[in-house]
Amino acid sequence: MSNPYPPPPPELRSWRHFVAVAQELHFGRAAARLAMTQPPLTQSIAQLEALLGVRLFDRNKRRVLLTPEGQALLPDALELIARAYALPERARAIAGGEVGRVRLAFVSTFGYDRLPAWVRTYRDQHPQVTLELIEATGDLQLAGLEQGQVDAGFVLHAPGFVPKGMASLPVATEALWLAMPHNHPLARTPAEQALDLEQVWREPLVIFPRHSLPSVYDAVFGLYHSVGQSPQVAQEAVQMQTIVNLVSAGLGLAWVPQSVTQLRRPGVVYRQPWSEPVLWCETSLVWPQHMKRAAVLGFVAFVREQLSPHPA
Amino acid sequence: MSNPYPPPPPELRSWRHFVAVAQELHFGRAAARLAMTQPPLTQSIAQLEALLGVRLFDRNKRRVLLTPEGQALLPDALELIARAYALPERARAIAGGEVGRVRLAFVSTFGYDRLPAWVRTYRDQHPQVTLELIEATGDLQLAGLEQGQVDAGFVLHAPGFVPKGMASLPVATEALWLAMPHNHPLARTPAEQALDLEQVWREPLVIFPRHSLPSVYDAVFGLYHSVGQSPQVAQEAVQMQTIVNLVSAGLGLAWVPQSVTQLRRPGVVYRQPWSEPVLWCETSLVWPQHMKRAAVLGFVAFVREQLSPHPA
DNA sequence: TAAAAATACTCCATAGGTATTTTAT
DNA sequence: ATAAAATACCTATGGAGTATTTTTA
Repeated sequence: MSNPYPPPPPELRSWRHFVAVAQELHFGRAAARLAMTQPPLTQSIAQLEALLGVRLFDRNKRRVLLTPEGQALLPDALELIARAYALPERARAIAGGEVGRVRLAFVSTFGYDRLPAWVRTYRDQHPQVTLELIEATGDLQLAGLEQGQVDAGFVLHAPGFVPKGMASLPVATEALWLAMPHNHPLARTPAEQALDLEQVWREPLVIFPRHSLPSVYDAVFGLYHSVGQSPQVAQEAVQMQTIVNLVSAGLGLAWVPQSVTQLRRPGVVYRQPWSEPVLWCETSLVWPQHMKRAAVLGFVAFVREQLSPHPA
Repeated sequence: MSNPYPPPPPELRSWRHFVAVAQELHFGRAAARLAMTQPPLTQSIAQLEALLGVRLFDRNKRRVLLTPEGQALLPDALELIARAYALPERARAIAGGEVGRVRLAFVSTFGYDRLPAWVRTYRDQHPQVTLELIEATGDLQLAGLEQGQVDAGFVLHAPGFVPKGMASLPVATEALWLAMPHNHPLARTPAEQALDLEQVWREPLVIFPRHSLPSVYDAVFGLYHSVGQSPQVAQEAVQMQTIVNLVSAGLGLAWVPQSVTQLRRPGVVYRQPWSEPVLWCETSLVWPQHMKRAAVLGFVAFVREQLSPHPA
């Protein structure tokens, strides 16, 4: 329950009239500029002065001058009017997605891929949109998306997977490769030759915890189960960098997205275990299904455009 | 000649309606707060949305929610309304002299007298008035007053003198004393004894140029002429400090306002040449006769009040 | 079925127009 | 004599009211 407002202030119209007369110092010309006639303008000014209790013009039937009070008020009135004119434009800019804020999360692996270039291009094209970048793992992103602290995120998951309540746009699909210590027997297999899978199944794994990437985790485990095996987890770690480092320390093998193979570490070699990949993962842009904010939807559209540009 | 304005923006009324609904999220309650009924409020919002081309509320017949656009606009609308409400108050404050600027000039001799205390009190009583202090000689002050760069000034002149086109408020009347080198024969006259006037008339004078203080200059010369003498000007100087320094250097005698005798200089003694003073000068506050600005008139009133305080 | 927004219409306050008067130069 | 503001009076737009319907939780 809130108190009724105090009596409303003069409408913008009155101030527009004031400004016009103040600038023209002539009721007739000011009226013309306001697309009206002189008498109602005279009345409007008189009414404004009465409402304020302040005389704004020193006028006789021949000349019009601003009083000191009028002079002092003119800048404020101009400011008010400028803001009033700016508001509708701002409204349209917000609605059009040209103004706003996008809080964009991304998994670390994507942060070194196309993201930097996209961010740059997007910022150039949408200078009035604040693009906040947040590096986070997929599960944290989803929590943030659900609770509204994040607007959209680049996440990793099994191909085709779409988190509940989210819309998604696949950005890249890559095979999973095997990362292994360079001194591991499997690493001695010639590059063109398929790996000894029987040996792979039995090696301990370094893998992300299930909660951080469930669909990929399940795909890996599903593959093992499909050949009657059960993977032995040597160590869990969230970040791909950490996983690779643990592999380099000899804790076991790891399944990693192909893009991670660009992450050179001494003591680690990456191998594609099959001629035709069997395990895949997908990076996609994810955002809340019911997202309404134009700036966010605009960002999604921007990414879509980057993926399949329409000729101009 | 100026172009006609672009189509006017929504009136404040519309934004006040928007804010009320945005805050209540209920057309009925918002209408009550606006002291109106629900149907015209619904229409008003619809009309604003149409004008903006932006939907502000996500509403069905049961619940009202702000759209993201509405949410983004709310702070701007509040700002606009706050300014609109502030303007009339500001107008009245300006008209009442509580807000504004006073550019106050003063002659150096007065800057060490009552001015500092007055300035302090005035600033305390009128925190929203900017008081700009400008030290200047009387002739420069008058030029500034005439051309509008100065609002009021403390000047020195012969008693009763009022510069043309100015209003004035006498602040202090003082006798002129004689400043003389300490080793001058006249300085040897005992303190209670009148000076040998015949000797005074013949001594060279250090005096301000006529243009800087014409009425006092004329009074001094008038006195000399009235006894059939014509003063011999040894040197002219504008600042009282300089005049006293030149006296100390032995260039001659000087007529100075009594308050200047507080300005101790080695080698200078001040003497009142008569038991009853004959030459007088007056410090007064001077401002343009047709001054309209309330802040300036308020300052004049303040000074008047300081001179003859009315009991509370 | 009940609360609340939308719709339909009615009314009148007032923004704005026309005609005229006043006044300062 | 004239330009320009003020005054008097008129008109009509649209802001606000009342009554009613529609919708959905």
